[in-house]
Amino acid sequence: MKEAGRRPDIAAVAAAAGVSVTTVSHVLSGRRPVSARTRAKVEAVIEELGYRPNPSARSLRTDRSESIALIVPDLTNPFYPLVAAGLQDVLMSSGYLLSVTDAALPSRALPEVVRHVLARRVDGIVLATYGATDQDIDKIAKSGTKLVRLGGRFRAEFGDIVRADDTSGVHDIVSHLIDRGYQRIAFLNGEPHAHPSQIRLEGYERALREAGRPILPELIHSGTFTRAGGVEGAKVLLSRSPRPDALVCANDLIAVGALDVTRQLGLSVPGDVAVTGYDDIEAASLITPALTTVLNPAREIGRTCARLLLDRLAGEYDDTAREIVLAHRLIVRDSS
Amino acid sequence: MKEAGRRPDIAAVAAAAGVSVTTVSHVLSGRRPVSARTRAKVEAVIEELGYRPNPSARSLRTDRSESIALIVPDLTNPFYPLVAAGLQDVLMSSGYLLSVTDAALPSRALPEVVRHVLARRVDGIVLATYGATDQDIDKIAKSGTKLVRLGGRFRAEFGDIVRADDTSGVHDIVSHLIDRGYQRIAFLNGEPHAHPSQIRLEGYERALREAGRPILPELIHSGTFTRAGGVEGAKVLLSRSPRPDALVCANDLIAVGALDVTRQLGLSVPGDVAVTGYDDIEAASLITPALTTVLNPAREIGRTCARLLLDRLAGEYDDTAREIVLAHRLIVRDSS
DNA sequence: GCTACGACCCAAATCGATTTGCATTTTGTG
DNA sequence: CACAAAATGCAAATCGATTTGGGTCGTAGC
Repeated sequence: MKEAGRRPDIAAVAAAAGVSVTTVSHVLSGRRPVSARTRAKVEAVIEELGYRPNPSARSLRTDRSESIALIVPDLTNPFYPLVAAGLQDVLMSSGYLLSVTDAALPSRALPEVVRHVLARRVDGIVLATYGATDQDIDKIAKSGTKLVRLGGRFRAEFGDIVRADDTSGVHDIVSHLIDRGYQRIAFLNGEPHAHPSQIRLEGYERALREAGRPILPELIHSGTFTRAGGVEGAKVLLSRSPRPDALVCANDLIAVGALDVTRQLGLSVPGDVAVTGYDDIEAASLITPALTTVLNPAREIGRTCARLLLDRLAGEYDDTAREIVLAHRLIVRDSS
Repeated sequence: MKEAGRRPDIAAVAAAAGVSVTTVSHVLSGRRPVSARTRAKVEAVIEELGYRPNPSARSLRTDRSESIALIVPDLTNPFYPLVAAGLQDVLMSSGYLLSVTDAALPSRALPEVVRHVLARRVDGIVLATYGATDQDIDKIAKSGTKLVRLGGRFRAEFGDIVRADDTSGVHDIVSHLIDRGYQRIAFLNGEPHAHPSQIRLEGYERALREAGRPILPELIHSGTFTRAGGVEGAKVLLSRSPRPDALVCANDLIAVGALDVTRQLGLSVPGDVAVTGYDDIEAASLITPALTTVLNPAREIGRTCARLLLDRLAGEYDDTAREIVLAHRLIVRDSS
């Protein structure tokens, strides 16, 4: 007799059901036919004993962990929890476990985070961080771990990409500002080498060019994708003379920081200066003035990533990489 | 010769270093002394081959997964990502992997989520959801998984608890409103049976009693801890006559929803009616009017949970359960 | 009634690490 | 210099599931 406290193993189930472990495994996996009566008996015992296969033993044998990892640059940016929620929407029902890692931890550089995650042998990775280098991505690709990225340069060997068309998004914002008659439109960017920064900046420049406006380097500032970055950058840009009359921010957090500064300087928004964001986090509609921004469908992006990953993990898709572009939408509120 | 594509196993390392697998394992775990020269040699080989122990094999043998799970009620409530970030702050450096599960998924009831997480044999669980029943908790406790809860009824056999003193927090808010001369103070609660709802309501009632005020059932409404819940509840409460002149909301999201309603009704805040929140999520300071609320130290709560869990996992603490109460702080802004 | 053929089940090898019990050096001491 | 004690290495058992190659049993066909 087994002692009570222990978790039953597959042998215990087999014994209780009067069959072999092989048979139990087969009713679990369905890889070989099992008679209806036997199956029913085994399932009853499983239920009764509360048996759950040991995931370590299973993945040791099958080389699959049934878990995927999400790596984000900043959990305090509400955009990323939404992506996580979207992933969950899809992953949960397939039994996958989602782990979330914040690469913004003071002490944790991305290469280390990637090593950490790879060491855990997850089946797939959703890389939502913009600071990834080709080496980081290459390391993931080489490990055989399925990879989906949020944005970034598209390269076949680097896996699928899901993104919104940020260039057009910023372009739409800037065009909107031009339509409204703003003259000196400045751009307040995130980390200068990050891919989203580059493509958003591109949208800014394209819109200006199309309108026949000059692109003035003194009206472009790079910092970080945070509220603090917005504060710092807005101070710089708003001290230019003549002062810009519009601040296009590369995301909503930056815009929130910029509004901190306009408030502090006593500038009226959008009277003295327009401020726009990007992402449409919930705070964008709550802040005063409500932010003009572009809706970045975070949750849907998460769901899409999950689907791509599941496709590949199921072996149903093994061709070249795909890039999926989701719709964005300009949302005009009170700040422009 | 091993083929190139394969990941090296411990035997490959041993062979390359000219020692036995036992020795390699010992330099990895340090459970038995290994000569400095041998250790250096082995470590060099590990580095060269990029060897990482297979976590499945390891946890199969050791019965430890080096991972912990966080279960939250709602990832879109910014409070919970902050808790997750706090957990990461501490867990990461100990090599633990954090998985996050949102129990608010439409199709996922808590018991199922708990089963799912337990089936993965995580070492510890941080249960941050308020809908947990005693059965849920009991199931976790029985499984031997270490448990830390965010709030809830304190019971020795149910593991440690980390919380802020919500009763006092709401009490502080209500007292503040009384001081400011508000007369008809209503309470807009979250899920009625949730523990945080009960203890926050308690703070409301205590403050009224202490001030010699009556507790009027028609001024108390329960809904959900969401913006939508706030909208719905505020509509009800603000239609009472005479109309309450203050709405104490059980969290910030509810308060945000309440402000949606006051705006819609054309009521001035705090002129016609005061609105207060709880948690101090970032949006609380951004919204207009800025919310009077109570700071709930989410990130620190997360860190504390992680520390308690690590204590127990390291076997350094095996006594009765602890309840840790973190400081809250009343933050008076413009909405009261 | 006997052979074939399925249908079903079993024993044993395997995944990759950890961990004993022993055997074999080294080191230290009188 | 010898001998005890400490340091270090090895072989083999073990964790719990998956997965083959082989049986064994029952049934269908003649």
